[in-house]
Amino acid sequence: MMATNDRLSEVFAALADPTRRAILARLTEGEATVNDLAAPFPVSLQAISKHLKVLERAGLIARGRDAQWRPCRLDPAPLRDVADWMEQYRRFWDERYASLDTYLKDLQTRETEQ
Amino acid sequence: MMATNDRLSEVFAALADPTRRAILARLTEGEATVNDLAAPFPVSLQAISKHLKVLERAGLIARGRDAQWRPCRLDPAPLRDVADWMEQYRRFWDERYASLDTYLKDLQTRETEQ
DNA sequence: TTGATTGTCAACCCCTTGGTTGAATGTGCT
DNA sequence: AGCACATTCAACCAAGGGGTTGACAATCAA
Repeated sequence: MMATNDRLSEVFAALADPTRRAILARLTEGEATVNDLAAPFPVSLQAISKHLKVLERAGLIARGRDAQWRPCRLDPAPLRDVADWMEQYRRFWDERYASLDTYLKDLQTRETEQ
Repeated sequence: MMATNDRLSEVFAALADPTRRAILARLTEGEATVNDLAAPFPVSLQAISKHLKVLERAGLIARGRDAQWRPCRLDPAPLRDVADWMEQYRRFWDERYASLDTYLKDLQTRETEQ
């Protein structure tokens, strides 16, 4: 995963696991405890605990305290970073942007040729 | 990384490395050979070759043949999948969508209460 | 044909990751 | 105090990732 100062890599790595993405999806519905989050999965509670630690280190979730519960909630900040990173590729996968991009490139080429 | 049929995990994993992201960035400027791509990095050519294989398996690049060269080009299709996945979280990180979302939720609540 | 260039394959190393089980910690209930 | 519940810590294991070096294949050029 390389240097720990590479936040974006940490975020992508955290997202590169279906269990963790499912946990995030669940958290879009609101806060949840570790047990809540673990329920749907056929793995041990400890495994889920580890997944949560990965998500927390990536900044994708924040955790509170309520007696013996550690409620988790979504923290979307890193997703904005991902979205920002994606922007530089948007013209390649977004049809509308692609045609706008082509249009502008053509325009520039024609102006340069004059 | 879990099952090989999990395309999205493969894509996120491929993106979770700064060297590979730098390679993708370079490819936005056009096709390039393995040597071209390797030049900026302080690692062996074989290491880059492995990175390219990861990107290829994730569908992020496609490779041609031209004599002894294997030109690489960007394939943005998986990035669209990532963007689609991100959409379900957009309301959490996009300010404008967040307020629109709140507005719609309030509206719905009020209608339910009547 | 011989040599130089481009790139991949194979074997190996070390470290990380996702999973396990078992023990420990912290907190509320009675 | 003692029990039950929620969660984490610790130790371990198998598998995979990113790196290396050395050998190999394929193609052009002399």
